[in-house]
Amino acid sequence: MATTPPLDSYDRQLLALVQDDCRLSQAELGARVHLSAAAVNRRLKRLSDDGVIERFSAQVRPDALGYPLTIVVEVQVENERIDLLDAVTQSFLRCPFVQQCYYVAGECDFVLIFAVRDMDHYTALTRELFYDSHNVKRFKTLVTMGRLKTGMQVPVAES
Amino acid sequence: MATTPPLDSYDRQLLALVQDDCRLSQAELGARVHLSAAAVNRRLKRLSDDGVIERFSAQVRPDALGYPLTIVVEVQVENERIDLLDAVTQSFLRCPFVQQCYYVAGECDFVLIFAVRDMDHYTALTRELFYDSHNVKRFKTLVTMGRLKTGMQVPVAES
DNA sequence: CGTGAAAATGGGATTAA
DNA sequence: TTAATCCCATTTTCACG
Repeated sequence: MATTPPLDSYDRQLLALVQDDCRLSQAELGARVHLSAAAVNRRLKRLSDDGVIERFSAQVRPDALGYPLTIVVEVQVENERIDLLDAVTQSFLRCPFVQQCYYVAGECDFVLIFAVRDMDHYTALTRELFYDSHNVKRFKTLVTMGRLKTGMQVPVAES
Repeated sequence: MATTPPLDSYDRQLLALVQDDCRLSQAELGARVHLSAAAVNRRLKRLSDDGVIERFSAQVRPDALGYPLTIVVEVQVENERIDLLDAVTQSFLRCPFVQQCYYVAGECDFVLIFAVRDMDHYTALTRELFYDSHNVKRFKTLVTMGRLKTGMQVPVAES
């Protein structure tokens, strides 16, 4: 899973298409990039085996499942000792309402993105994840009023 | 596409599975949730017709495509007049390196998440998107050192 | 990489409950 | 009405050229 894949133009075209709709048939993909279905199959298999494609997933609208509120949070920890850092990290990752978690350099240490039912729900989670942890110095809550762009569409320019 | 879908337990189970891997065959899904393949087919169709499932997509590792650096940015605008706000919004959404864009309440106005080649690349984008816009008062850059969780896995608890 | 055949899957119609 | 069974068109996938 290390170094091998120098993606060629076909790979990039396929990735662009498949990022947008991974249900296109391999024949259809082949037609669009001028390749046989078999070739498309082989490339797609290689791309997912190599981990270039992390996974094929259905993207669900969170509000359809009862989580209409997206909240961005900056978290600063008290103590950056590795084991303590690891403990908070794990508690964030375990929480199903933490949709994304980034470890960042600078004054704050984490950026989290929550999908929650409502403010009460979020408040309960802050208690659980921040106050009870005893290693969160401060956190800053940014309530979103619009998820303007959420796709993970990665640009596929030439190398 | 409005109100109809009271998701039952089967729907939620299917969504949980399909969020993680939308290439599971309908037979396989049926086996896991104790439903026939045909029933799975109908439910999945309804869920995507209703917009509960936004789309089926392949998630690509950005660094495989040459964008190893993830950067979170808080942006505060100068003037919140609706047309000016709309102009900056559009410029953010048009930028392919802006992977996510949230409109937030409070002191700052937007949170952006970039996928870029390196710091030079990011610097060039800040010039283009922030300095040249004349409506960005200030922005705060948070350089990430780890994308610890990026999935949009929506929890599927009972209603 | 492309071709073609074999295997698997998708998705509709029909029947049963 | 909803699910299970069957059936055929489509798709995937493999061996070979």
